[in-house]
This record gives sequence, structure tokens and C-alpha cells, in this order.
Amino acid sequence: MKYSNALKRTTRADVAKEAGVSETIVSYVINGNRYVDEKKRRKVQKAVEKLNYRPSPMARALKGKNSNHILFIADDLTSEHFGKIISEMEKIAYKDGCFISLCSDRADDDFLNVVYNWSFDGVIIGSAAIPDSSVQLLIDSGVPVVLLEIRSYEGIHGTYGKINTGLYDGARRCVKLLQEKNRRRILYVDSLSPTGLGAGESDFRYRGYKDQMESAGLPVAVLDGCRTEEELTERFHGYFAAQEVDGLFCRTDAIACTVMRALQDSGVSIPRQVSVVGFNNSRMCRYVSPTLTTMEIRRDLIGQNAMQILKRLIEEKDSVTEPIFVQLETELVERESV
Amino acid sequence: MKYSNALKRTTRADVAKEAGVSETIVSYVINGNRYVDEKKRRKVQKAVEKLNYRPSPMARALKGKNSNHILFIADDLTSEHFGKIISEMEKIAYKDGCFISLCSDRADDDFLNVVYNWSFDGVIIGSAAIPDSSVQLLIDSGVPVVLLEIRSYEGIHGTYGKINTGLYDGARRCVKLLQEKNRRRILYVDSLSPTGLGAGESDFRYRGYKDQMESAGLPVAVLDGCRTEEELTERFHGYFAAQEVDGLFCRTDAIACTVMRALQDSGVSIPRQVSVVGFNNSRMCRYVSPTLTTMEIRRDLIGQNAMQILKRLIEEKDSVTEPIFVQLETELVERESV
DNA sequence: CTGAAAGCGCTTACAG
DNA sequence: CTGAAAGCGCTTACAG
Repeated sequence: MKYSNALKRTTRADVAKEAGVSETIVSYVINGNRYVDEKKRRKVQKAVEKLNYRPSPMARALKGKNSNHILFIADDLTSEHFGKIISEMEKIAYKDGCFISLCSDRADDDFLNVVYNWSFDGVIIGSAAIPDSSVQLLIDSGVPVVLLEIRSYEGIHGTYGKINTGLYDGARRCVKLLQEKNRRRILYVDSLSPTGLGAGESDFRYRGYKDQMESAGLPVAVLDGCRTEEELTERFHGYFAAQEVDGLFCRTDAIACTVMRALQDSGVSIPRQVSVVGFNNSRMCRYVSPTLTTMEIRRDLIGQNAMQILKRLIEEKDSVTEPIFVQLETELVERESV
Repeated sequence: MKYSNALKRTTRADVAKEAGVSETIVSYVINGNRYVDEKKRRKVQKAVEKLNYRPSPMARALKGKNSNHILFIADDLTSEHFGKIISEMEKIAYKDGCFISLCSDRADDDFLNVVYNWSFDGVIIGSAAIPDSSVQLLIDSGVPVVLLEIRSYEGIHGTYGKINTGLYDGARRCVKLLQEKNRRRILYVDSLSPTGLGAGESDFRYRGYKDQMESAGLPVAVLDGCRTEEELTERFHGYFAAQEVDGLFCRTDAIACTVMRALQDSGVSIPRQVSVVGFNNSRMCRYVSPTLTTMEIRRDLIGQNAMQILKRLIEEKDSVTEPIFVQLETELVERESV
């Protein structure tokens, strides 16, 4: 049931009629890619304004123009981390008349095909689960791709963008801080892993921890592969009872909070006996007691840079021939837990 | 630079050639809206499978078919709350070959026009900021709309979907719990408000609080309009010093955590002297000390129902003539803070 | 300088 | 039973 005051879809034909010019002229004014008589241009501009005309993104995309549609692939849509990045990207996208679709990664063989078929103007990959071969295929197929370097993408070549979010350096600084506080027995506690898989060498945070420990001649120790918080708590208790530990570097703040609870339940004093550092600067860090020292990832900058690089990749497709790299810094947020 | 192993866009023409039938036949097989000779149908199906064909969503949308593109409008993309809802919706959307674009609400007059022009198959509104008139216009224009009832949408009519997420009842139960613990001086602490605006009558949580207090003959007291956590902490201290308070019902968990900190800094014991209840069951609730009693909103069900209703609205457009309402329940999560 | 025309990948009424 | 044709809203090479 349509009412009289329903929204209308204004087409190029409406504009042409309103302006009293041919439809072709309207297109050329919109796209600005041909000389158009000044008077006609004015008339078209007025008509566009009056009718609030916006060319249909679908029709344009069909003709090989931009679809004004971007895809963001994330491993975990529910995380606070991605929320901030997306929010930042969305602000920019909206200004450019662009929409961002979200997608979590799919093991699905068909996934790439689906993505490719949708004619996205660009794809931002914030998931560690897309294999190099798929990423490469996308790039080779001419799709502008920006990689958030959650894991290392060493083999990738061609024209694409990559944002190093500072995870490796950030992790080293966290561990260094613990070392400066004279912590020697520093345990790396990995994220929960639904598959029970352990901390990968390809994980930047783990690598930062490992390198920083080894360069200080300290022993590397890892607690990983836990599936649930309960399992983590239990295994942590076991580990803690058997080994000397005076510092914890946790892959995420949530993990840090979980082990802090476990420590406190055992009557261990933080940071007097054990120092704890998290990662991400989630909201919870300020609310737990003691407040949690952590590493801030500049999610605002990640979002802004991702969009900016993608734009260059799209607009200057022909002139960009090298990969575009951006290096971002993390910021240590010192609180009470160290 | 395209490589030999780049992705290809398979069109209907490719399928027709592969199957040795006319393009028309391919369309009818895909859409299943006309009798097609069994043999040909088989051949087409084989070709589709072999070539991994999927009709272009844009071309279909141009012809008035579904665009397989849905829009979700949220007030706060960064919140954990929306992350879970989106994640749930995305799972369903992907199965249906659909993408979900995200958008935060825009004051922008043009916003509706932009949305309408994009030919979304449907719009899910999870924002309190879109005025009734805009919502109504969208519905009147024939766009399938599902409303998450963050605020009351009493005036809206036509064919649309509405999910009552149980906020009002949930709030009443929170306050009732405090009352059962013999709390009498229960303060409602509102969310931070960038604009400094106070708790609206239209807010379900506030209404639940108010009604539950009044029905018990207890005084209503509100702390609202704070712009920052610092301002909230300061004003809370002032309020607490001047008034007797033995219970706090906070609009969100983050607010609850902030005031818990303020209480603890003043040496107040929770829950012995003051009981605190939050709302949302965010992750942080389990990590703070004392752990926070809160209300779980079934975000999984919200996401699932939203998609399900939207699907009905889209597919059975003609047979659905009444609004579709769904009532969801919240779940009290009792922890240590009460 | 500018318009008519072809065509992007589809759907479906129309005409056999 | 099924194909050629018109047309969705655009872009742009082509031909004045």
C-alpha cells in the first residue's frame, strides 16, 4: 500500500526532462568527463538539486563504474575491537556515498566467488583466516584489497594496501614493561581457541613476546589452546601451582581479566606478586580492580587509513603500481596491574 | 594487472552456451517461475554448478528483483550490544546470499533518500534517533522495515515488523529485585549523553524503573544528562553525599561499573550498603569485583527474529497485511552486586 | 559541441 | 512449450 507521500526514485530521465536537456548531457554533467555547455550544465545542476537526484549505484555498477559498496571481512564481528574500526570507516564511507557490508570469514570454497560477483569497489580484510592464496587471487583479479596485518602477509604481491597495526612492537613493549619491573618468569596467555589450536608463530603478539623474552635471555612459556574460560582458569591454576610466575602477558584484555580473577581467587596480590598486562585497551580495563595495564591499538587510525588507502587503490588504479604500506603505532596505557 | 588465474565473472550467457540453451531458459530455471523442459532444466543446472554461476545481484535489482542487500541502522556501531546482533544476522544473511550494510543514524535530511535510492531489500532500524515520520515514510514507500523497539513506536502503522526486546519488563524486574532485597532509595542512573539531554519518557528502561517504583510507592530519583564518565563520577559523588541511596539501577553495565568505582573509592561496600544492577550483560560484568548483576538481552534472538521477519516481509509482501510483532524475554543474571 | 545508439546482465510480457 | 524482444538506469564510444 503506497501513500501519496511515499519516497520516489528519481532517474536520469526525470532530471533531463526537468532541465530540458538530453539524458546524455545529464550523465556527462554528473560524471564530469566531457565538455558541456555552461548553460546546460547549470540547468542540470539545478534540476539535480531540486529533484534530489542521485544516480542509481546499481545501474552504474552494471556499466563498470564504481558500485560504492565496500566489504569488510572480520573474524569476529562481536568484538569491541572491530566495532570501533567499523564505526570509523562507516563515517568516511557515508561521506563518500558508500556503504560498507560486513562479513565474517567463511571457510566455504565459494566465498571468493561470491565476493567477486558482488562487484565490491574494494575489500578490507581484517581476518586472519583468509588464506594467502585467496587474498592473492582477489588481488590478481583486480579487486582493490586492504589487509589489516593481524598476521603476516609476507608472500602477497601485486597492488594492494597493508596496514601494520603495530601488534608486534606493541607486544614487545608490553613485555619490556614487565621486564623493567623486574619480572623474569613471564607467561604468555593466548586467546581462547574454539578449535583448541595453540599460539601460532604467525601471531604478531606471540612473536613480539617471544622475541622480547629471548633477547633478554628469559625463558619463553605459553599457556594456550584453551577452549573456554573455565578451561583456561583450571589450566592456569595448574600451571601457576607448578611453575614460578611473576608476570603475565595476555593476548587480550578479556583473557587478562579472566586470569586476574583466577589469581585473586587464589589470594595472589596484583601487582605485588604478579604483574598483568592485557592488550586492546577495552572498556573493561578501567573497571576491573586493579585497573588493567594494556596496549591501545589505534582503531580510529586503522579505520581511517583503511578507507584512505582503499580510495587511492580505487581512484588511482592505474597510477598505483606498488603496494601501499602504512605503519601504525600502539600506545601503552599504564594502570594499576603492573 | 590481471593474472591467468584471476577470478572470472560468469554471466547468464556463459551458462546458456555451456548448457546449449537460450538465455531465457536459464533465467526461468534460475527463477523457477515457468515450466521448462526437464532435460533442459537438468542441463542448465549442471552448467550452473560447473561454472559456479550466480546471477548478478545488481542486474536483478535493476529489473526490480531483490537486491539481496539489507541495511542495518544502529545508533552506536561500536557497542558490544550491536556486535552480537549483527553477527547473528550476518550468519543468516550469508546463507541466503545476502549482504548486510551498516549505517549509523544520520540527522541529514537526505538520509532517507539515500537509503531509498539504494534499493535495499529491507531495513532494520536499531536506532532511537530516526524520527517516526521518517520511519513511516519508509514503510509507506514499500520498503520492508523491522523496528527494534528501543523506544516506543506507537504511531507507526502499515505493514512492518517490530521486535519488542523486553526492555521495559526487564527494567521492572531489575528494580523489583532491588526492592526484594529491601532497597527503598533506588536511584536510576542514565547513560552518558553527548548532548547533555536527560532520561526520556520514551526510554523503556526508564519507564520500567519509574513504573516499578511508583507501583511500590517508592520515590523516583534520576541522575542523568552527564556527558562524560568524569562528570558522572563527580555528580554521583555529590548526589550520594546529599541523598540517602541504597540501590542503583543503571541503564547500562558500563555506567554501573563507573558508579561502582565511585562508590568503592568512597569506601562504600557493595552490596552490603548499596546494591547495584546493570543492564545488557556485557563481558565486563563477569570481570569486575563484585561481579555485576545485570539483565541479559537475547541478542541472538533479536538478530534471528529480525532476519526472519524481514524475510517474511520481503517474500510474502502481498499476503502480509498486518504488522508483525514479536515479544522477546530478557533474562536476569544474578551475581554479587545485589 | 551534442544526441542517438549500443550495451552492462538481467526479468518477464509478448508472440509464436 | 519456448525464443526474441523490450526495458531496468545508467555510461560512453560513435557519428554527426
